[in-house]
Parts: sequence; C-alpha cells; structure tokens
Amino acid sequence: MWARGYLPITIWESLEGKRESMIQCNPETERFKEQMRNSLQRETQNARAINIAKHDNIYTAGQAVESVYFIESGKIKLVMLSSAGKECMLAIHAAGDIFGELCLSGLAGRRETASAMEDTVLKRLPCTRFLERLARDQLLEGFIKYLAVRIADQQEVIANLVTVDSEQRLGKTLLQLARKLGKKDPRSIRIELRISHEELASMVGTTRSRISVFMQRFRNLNLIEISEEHHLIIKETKLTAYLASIA
Amino acid sequence: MWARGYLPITIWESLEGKRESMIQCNPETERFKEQMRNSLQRETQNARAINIAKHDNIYTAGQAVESVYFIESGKIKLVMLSSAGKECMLAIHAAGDIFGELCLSGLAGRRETASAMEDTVLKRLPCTRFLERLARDQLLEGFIKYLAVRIADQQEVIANLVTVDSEQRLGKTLLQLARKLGKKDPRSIRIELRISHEELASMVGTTRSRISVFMQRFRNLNLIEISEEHHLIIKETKLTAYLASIA
DNA sequence: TGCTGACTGTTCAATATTGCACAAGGGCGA
DNA sequence: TCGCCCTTGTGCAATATTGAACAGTCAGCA
Repeated sequence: MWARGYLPITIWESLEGKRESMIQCNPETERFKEQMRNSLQRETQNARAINIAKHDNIYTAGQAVESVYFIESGKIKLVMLSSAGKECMLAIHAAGDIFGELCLSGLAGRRETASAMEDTVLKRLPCTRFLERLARDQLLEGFIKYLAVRIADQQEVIANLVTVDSEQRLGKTLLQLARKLGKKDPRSIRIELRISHEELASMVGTTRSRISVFMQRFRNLNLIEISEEHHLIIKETKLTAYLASIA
Repeated sequence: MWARGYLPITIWESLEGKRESMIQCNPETERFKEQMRNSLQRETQNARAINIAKHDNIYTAGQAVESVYFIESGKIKLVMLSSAGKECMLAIHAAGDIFGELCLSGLAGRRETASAMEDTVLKRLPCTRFLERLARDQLLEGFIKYLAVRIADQQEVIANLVTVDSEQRLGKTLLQLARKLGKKDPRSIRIELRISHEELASMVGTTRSRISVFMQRFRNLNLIEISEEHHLIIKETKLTAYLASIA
C-alpha cells in the first residue's frame, strides 16, 4: 500500500507512539486501523491541520453533521447530555483514532459533544470523501469489521450498566481505559491523561462521592496506584482478579 | 434491482406486513434494509429455512461464530448474561431483520444468546458469504450507514442508563419497542408481542416490582393501555409528553 | 375441563445510593 | 509567588432501590 517514507515524519512519530502504547487489542482491528490511518493520511495530507486548545469543543450536540475527524495528536472526549443536563462520557479518543463517524448514519445532527482534554491537532474530512477514500482503498469491509467491534463493545457496556453494580463497573471502566490509553509501566499499565472522578462518574453511571470511595478502596487493596507524577497505574491482573472475586 | 415478482410470495407477505407495521424510522435506513432484504433473499432463496420453536435458542453466548441470520417470520430476542447470571435483554428482532451480524467483527465467540419469542423461520448465511453478497450488490456503503445508526442508537441507550432514572428509561424503552414492533392502532400504536415485566426489567435495568409499579402508573395516567386481546397499546404522544414533563 | 406453572400487582424491611456538606490539597494563571 | 478554583476525601441524613413474600390471574396443556 503506502511506503512509510510517504508520510510526514511528525505523523509517523505520533503513530509509532500510538502503536507502542497499545497494550491489548484485537489484532485484526488494529491492522485495519493502521490501514485506515494510512489511507486517511493520504487523503488529508494537503488539508490544513486544525488546532484545538484544551477544553475547547470540536462540535456540540445538535450541530449539523458533515465531517469525520482524525486525531493527529491529543485526546478528545465525547460527552452526551441528558435533558436534565446530566453528563455521560461515552469515550476518550487518542492519536490515530477517528471520531464523529456517526455522520455516516445520515442522521440530522450530532447527538454528542466532542471536546479536547488536552491541546489537540486534527484533520477534518467530509464524510462523503471519507467513504470514497475507503472505497478506493478497498477498506469498506475492514471498516465494517471495525464498526462491528464497536457495536460489540457498546453492547457489553450496556449489559454492564444493566447487570452489575457500580464498583464492578468502575473496575471494568478502568481496565478499558487502561487498555485504550495506557502505556506499559514496570508496575503494569500507566495512564498519563488525568481523568477526574467527576468524569469517571459520568462514564460509570454513579456519583462522584461513590467513585472517590471505590478508588480509595482500590488503592488500599493495591489494585491501582497514583505515581508521583500523578499518573494512574492500573495493575491489570490484580484488578481483574479482584473484580472476579466480588462478582 | 429486483422486481417484486421474483420473490416467493410468502416472503413478500411478511415484508409487506413488516413495512405496514413500521411506525417511524429513518427513511434512508429503511430503504437500505429493504435493499438488503432483497439481496439476502436472492442469496438464500435456495437455502433451507430453519424453523425455531418458541423459547428455543438459535445460538448461545460463547459459541463459535460463523453466521448471520435473516428472519423470515417470528421474533428473536438477544440476551446477555452477567457473570452473576443476571440477564440483560439487548434487542428484539422481527421479520425482515438480520441479527448475529457481530460475527463480522472477527471476535472469537458469541457474546449474547439469541432465542425465539415465538415460532420463527430463519435463513442462515455464513458471514463471508454475507459480505460477498453485499459487495456484489453495491450495498457495503448502505450497510455501513446501517451500522452507524445502530451505534448511534446504542449510544443513546448508554446515555440513558447513565443519566436518567428508571421510570424515564422504561418510558423510552416502551417508545422504542413501539416504534420497532408496533402496528398502527386507532388508539395509537399496538404491540402484539407479549413482553413480560421481567423482560422489560432486564432491558431497562431495574427490578420487576419496579416495572410493575411504573406500568401501573402509566396505565392510570392513560399513557398505555392493555386491550382485551392483551395487546399493549402505547399512546405515543401522551407518553412522550409525560416523559418530557417529569424530566 | 381442571391443573399447573408463569405472570402480575402489591407490600415492606433491608440495603444501596444520592446529594449535600465541609475541609484539605494542588495546579494554574495573573 | 500568591490566591483562586478545581479536585479529592470523607461523613451523613434523606431518598431510592432491591429482593423476597404472597395472593390473585391467566394461558396452555393434559
């Protein structure tokens, strides 16, 4: 497909960083994501990069839908608001991910708000061009597989919200985040991005005070740790074992 | 694409029934689903139909994954089990729907169990053949759109589980079910399929006793009704207005 | 036709969760 | 550097949810 040399070196750096940081994932999906990254980089290499400052929004719920975004560097969170104003954090995306792909659904407007958790560099791509590019590069089937994995993951999240208690859900959420965002650490997996208890609460579906108590408990049980740099260390095997034991 | 006369009359009847029963839906998605139905019927017209008796399983969690199923008639529910044995009902599928499509994800085994809520007739299609057929009929992009809608819907379910209380969730679930399964009724929308409170509880994420109380409340407020044939009548506008009022 | 098992409506005590409150602590910008 | 604001840890009373019980209904089946 595309030789490595074709891509701007800055991009390759971030992708290398991304690959190194992947702890555990469906290898087939990872392969597709890499192909997709290459394909999109080809498509957007002449496009202007978009710089988003920490805390700024990329789009908000209700806005008209037109584009898919590709993250060159930074972290983006997707948040949905209930009519009463309560927040639900759906996902955190990092360098090499795409988001906003639900514009492909043909639905009228964005349902969620995307905002930057740190300074972020994006490329934007109208969704028709996105699809054309995938089609040209023979990636439609790979993209279908990618979406199917997304649906399976969401199904699991739904089942967890319905069937298990909040301590268990917090544990599983931490494991997910570790696998998605974490880097290898001598102590297990390290998450450098700071995620507040409030944000965790809005992913797990409970209150901040409750998250605070559980995190404290996990820390006492030595399932997680806060490094001096304030990075969150998740001890994957221990935490997994603990969750199984209280199930 | 395919002229109407090509398809076996029995299938056309069920599809007509299906179309008549669609109360509200994304028209584009419906168009794609119809194209997909035609395409799959062509692919499976020589395949043996599979008869499933009420309450029997089509597949169970953990089984190896190979096929997509297409429903010719009947109703199928997808249920996920927690490690503690608690159930979560993910979806109910009816004539003209496909399910089991997560085998496209390439993941190892089924995550959920599919079982028949009434006697059901299915066609089975290995997932590679399914994809080949979609590709041949130029439906890959349509299928991507279909999956994107699914993801958007699941996102909404997740956000509801996280941000709103169980009465509200029950109301929204009833509306969803009505739109998916309901038929027009002078009183609004009629659901003929009997869904137990236990099943509703496992969709909404609460207990049976609670569902019972809320259903009673909805009935007293005249937002729903049970016909003499024991069909559930959902008064869409009234229920929607009520949910907005307690939000 | 009558039995039987599954479903519904309802109650209630035990338990879990929420939504405050307040006191530190730490990071970031002026 | 200082101060402010966001974040965290913790406690607690008010509230919501669970889970089990039990009686009454209903549908399907022998």
